Amino acid sequence: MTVVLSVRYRTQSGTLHCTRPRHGWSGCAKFFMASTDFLGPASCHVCALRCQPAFRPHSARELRFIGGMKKQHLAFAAGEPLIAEGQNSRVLYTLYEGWALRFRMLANGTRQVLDFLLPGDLIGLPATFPGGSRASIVALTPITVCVLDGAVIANLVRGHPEYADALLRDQALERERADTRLTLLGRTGASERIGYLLLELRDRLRMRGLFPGRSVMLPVQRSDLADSVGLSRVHVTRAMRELRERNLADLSDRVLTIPNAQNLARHSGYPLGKPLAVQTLL
Amino acid sequence: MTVVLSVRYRTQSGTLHCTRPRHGWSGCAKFFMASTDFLGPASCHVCALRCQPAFRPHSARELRFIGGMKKQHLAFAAGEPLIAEGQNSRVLYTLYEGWALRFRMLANGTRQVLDFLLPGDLIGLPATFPGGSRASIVALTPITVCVLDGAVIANLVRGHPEYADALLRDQALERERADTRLTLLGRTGASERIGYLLLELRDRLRMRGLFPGRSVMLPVQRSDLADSVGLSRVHVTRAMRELRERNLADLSDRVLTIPNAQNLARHSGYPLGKPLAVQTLL
DNA sequence: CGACCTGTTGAGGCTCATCAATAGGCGTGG
DNA sequence: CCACGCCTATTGATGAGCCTCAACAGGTCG
Repeated sequence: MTVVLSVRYRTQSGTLHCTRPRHGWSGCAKFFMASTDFLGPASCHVCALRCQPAFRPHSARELRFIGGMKKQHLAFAAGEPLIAEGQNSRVLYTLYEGWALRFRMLANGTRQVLDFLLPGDLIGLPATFPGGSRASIVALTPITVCVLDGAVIANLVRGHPEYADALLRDQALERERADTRLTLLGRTGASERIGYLLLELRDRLRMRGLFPGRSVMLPVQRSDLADSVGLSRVHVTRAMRELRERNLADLSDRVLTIPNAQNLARHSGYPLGKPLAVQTLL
Repeated sequence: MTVVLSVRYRTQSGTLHCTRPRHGWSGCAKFFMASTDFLGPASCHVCALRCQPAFRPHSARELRFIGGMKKQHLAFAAGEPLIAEGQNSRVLYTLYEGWALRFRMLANGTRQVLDFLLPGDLIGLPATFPGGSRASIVALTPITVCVLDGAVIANLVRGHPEYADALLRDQALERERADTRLTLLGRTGASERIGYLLLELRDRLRMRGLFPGRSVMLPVQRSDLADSVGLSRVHVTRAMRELRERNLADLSDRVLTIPNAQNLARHSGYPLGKPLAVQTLL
């Protein structure tokens, strides 16, 4: 079987085309990176993320433990892979700044985006188990991550049961979101899927203090959206035109604007106003 | 907006039709129920499921703990709900005999089947967390379940760290399967989805000793399959006809036959032969 | 036997994919 | 500086895949 990875062709006017996507976020650090430098393990106490409503508060003792498991702070360029398919890893990451993508590649060369990872999300837990994960992680923007010793889970379970409990709850929450995505793909149309995704991103960003107004910069291309909601790039464009013409959402020049979240929520079946669950920040 | 729940109509020949599905498994207990009676909490030591390769072995101490958390053994009729959407529950179930369905209802009256639950699967963990789950559980056949005190999780995390570890691994495994389903719906066609689903069911049943030969009885209707893989009932029929005509899989009179698993696996991208992960049986 | 349900098949239509063309951004090298 | 390579976004045309409606055969149960 031949796997087509990239097709190049020239149009009548002489323009050269190529189907292979690229990650073009090398120049966007200023939008997705905080300007503060990382202060080392002890800085968990003053971590800018921890005061955000997305994360449950921690005691000083808990912070000491987490700080102790923190090995270093790393930066990745946009497009750089963090974890490859099936890879086994002895470390976990906490995404600190920037966006990442969790995805799977298929034998026919197509990609399914499984999730958009935002600051505070835990990366690489499945990769610490034998067999690893069939999913890969790639940086969508320039990112920085906190590197945690993979033993953190075992130590948590042993010495910090309240943490382990919270982690299980986080996993259950993730599964709820996965169920939602499946339901969207299985039982709703194109514009509903996209609308739901945008609202979910909006709420997740809001809880992290990253969506102050009614507009926000999204480091997301049409193909990322398409691979996430199970559509083609072209059809994503069309569905977004529908949303724009109905004044529900506009994503132009990478700036997302949602004029009226209520309307978009009604259109896409998003449960707006439901209290959002907090998650554990490791 | 009018939500249509059921449509009845009469054809030219006088036949009356109705779009509302039913659960018609009341007479099938003999196929999905073991004949042995439940022996009470102490019987975890002699549980017929535990010796199956799907589940990791337990020490006598672990079994004592689990047995102590076991409150009773319950039976549900086919079609009976175990957990309703959003419901909060103080108990967990371990499915012991029979099949169950995890699903979500949408506002437009359609259903998305999230998973088929088989003997040994844990039911209701998300329902123990505040807010519950948006998914519902219903018995697909007559079933029996072991009822566990909801405090089992907290106690596990506190007193049995190796169990808590295993539970986290189970959750990660579930997420892998969820990722797979999402990828199937987003990026593959009808017959691939169905083929994959059937092979996955086959392997899960095999590891539980419930698929001895190359044929097995599946308590699954077209509409269950359809709601699971994101297709209409009618199109499931057509896709299964294709599979039958290509001699890949046959599901007639509720008996599934896979003449050659290799061929079906090649057709649907199923990773046959990959060692299957064991899970924890509570 | 009739009420009710499931499964199958055909006809027609809608949604979405694919192919193709074009405009335009961004970086690079002449 | 402009030309060019390379990429993304948008739009039109066409077709494939899947849905919906309809009809009917056959099963099960009272």
